Amino acid sequence: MIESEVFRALADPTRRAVLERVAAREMSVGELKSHFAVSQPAISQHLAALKGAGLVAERREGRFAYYRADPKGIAPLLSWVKRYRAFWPERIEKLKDVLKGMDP
Amino acid sequence: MIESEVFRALADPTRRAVLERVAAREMSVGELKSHFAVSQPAISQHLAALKGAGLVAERREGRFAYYRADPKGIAPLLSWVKRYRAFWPERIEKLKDVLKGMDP
DNA sequence: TCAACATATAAGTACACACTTATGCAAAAG
DNA sequence: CTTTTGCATAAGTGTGTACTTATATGTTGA
Repeated sequence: MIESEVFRALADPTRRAVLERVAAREMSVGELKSHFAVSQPAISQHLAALKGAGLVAERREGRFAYYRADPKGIAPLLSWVKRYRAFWPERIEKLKDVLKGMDP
Repeated sequence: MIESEVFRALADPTRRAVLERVAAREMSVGELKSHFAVSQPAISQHLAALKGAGLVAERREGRFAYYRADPKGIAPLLSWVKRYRAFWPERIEKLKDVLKGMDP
């Protein structure tokens, strides 16, 4: 299930931090690595997990690999929330308020 | 980190299904169990994980334990998405569209 | 051509997780 | 009181995960 992959990818704090970095701007693995206290293979493995979940995209240029966040990647997460709301008749209003707070 | 706990809780498909059940209406552990092909302890363990993440609340009545979804539980998830957007200057519009689609 | 570089993959390890069966414990039923 | 019921906890097991070091693959520059 793709939903599970997205949630699992986001469950790790390092991986979320990696995603936030490449969401700000495209970045090579090496530059990405410089921001974290883990080995280069660890970064590559996190990127592979994020890519598998559809959260990042890769651009290859010579020996460099540039990664960037893919906006469509969190769609499964948001549509799950949406479906979740469908099962939640009594409390829709409260949740609507939470969502409203997200649209400044 | 509470965000990690929420994402980890939602990463398991059985646990998401349990959450959806108790989101529809309050339910005892026994009734909940009848909808799944796992043992009663497994259900209790899933509920404990969901409760630890703040996604469900418990009401005790005699020897029965009734669980219901807690609407505030997904707030950490949504506020993470919100913060994620802040790191995402170029693609905000696309993401805004996704979020708009959630408010019918 | 070949040494340095950027990244990916392989293999190993320690720990977390999703389940199971067995047992504990309190409340209801008899 | 004793038994049954509803649920939680304990303990064990196989699988997954997040990391490491070591190595492989492809690319650039001397």
